[in-house]
Amino acid sequence: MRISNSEKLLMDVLWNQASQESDLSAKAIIARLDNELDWHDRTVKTLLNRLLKKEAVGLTKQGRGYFYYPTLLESDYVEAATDNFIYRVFNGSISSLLVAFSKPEKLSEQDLIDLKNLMNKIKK
Amino acid sequence: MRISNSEKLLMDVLWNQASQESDLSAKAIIARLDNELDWHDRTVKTLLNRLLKKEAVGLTKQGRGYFYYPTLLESDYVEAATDNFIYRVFNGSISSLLVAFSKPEKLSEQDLIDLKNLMNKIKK
DNA sequence: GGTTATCGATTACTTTTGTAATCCAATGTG
DNA sequence: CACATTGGATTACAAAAGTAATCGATAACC
Repeated sequence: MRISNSEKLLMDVLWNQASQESDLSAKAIIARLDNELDWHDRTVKTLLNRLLKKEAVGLTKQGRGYFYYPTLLESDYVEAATDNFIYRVFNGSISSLLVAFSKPEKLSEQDLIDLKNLMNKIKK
Repeated sequence: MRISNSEKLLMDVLWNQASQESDLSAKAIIARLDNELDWHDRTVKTLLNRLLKKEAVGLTKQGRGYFYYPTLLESDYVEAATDNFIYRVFNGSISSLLVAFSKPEKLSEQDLIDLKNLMNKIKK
């Protein structure tokens, strides 16, 4: 299932909410996106519909309201997108990516700490 | 300058050749791609033209033949594509990428070696 | 030297993506 | 109950991307 860039921004809102309890109405989603983007609300609805059709999100009717929730897992999206990217640009080698990307200026302090921890974990 | 996925496959051929001396004719490019893809030769020519227009490749006429060569640097492409990807999917944190991607099954022996070397170099 | 084969340039058509506008049914309001 | 509002569904349209076919000039062949 292919999620476009714009669709992904919308999924972000749903994934963030998913940690809370309640699902979001279209209006609520539009409100959240409005802080970051200036999409027309019609645009958001179109994207929601495309995501519905792809079954990346679900819709429930509760009384008078409609509420959206993600069905695609964020981790699945991230993994697929990353796999795809690494294969396209780095022929599947994640370390090539790192080597290419890790000019010291590009790595934050936090990145370094995380990397170190990761290495320790991997070394077992 | 935006390079599409298909265009990138074509650039790969040119970048590989760039380490050799001579530039490639359209015919030679088509021949190389044919091993991996089943694009029609017309398709390859269209892509070459789009890349010319974007000035990602150059064209020289030598005697009776035309020869293509890359002007966009592979390293520049890779860096831009990676930056873009990391921002889109990981909000700019390369370590998030690693954490998400580095299930041990996904890392090859070579990846581990490279990662280790990288860490040593970074630690200085 | 006229005809055909080459090869880059131009044009074409479909699908996907970005970005909306219009349609229609249900609901709330006076 | 008539009318406006709300909200999802359908339709629209342009730009980018994928995939080719046609055009026109030049070069090679007989």
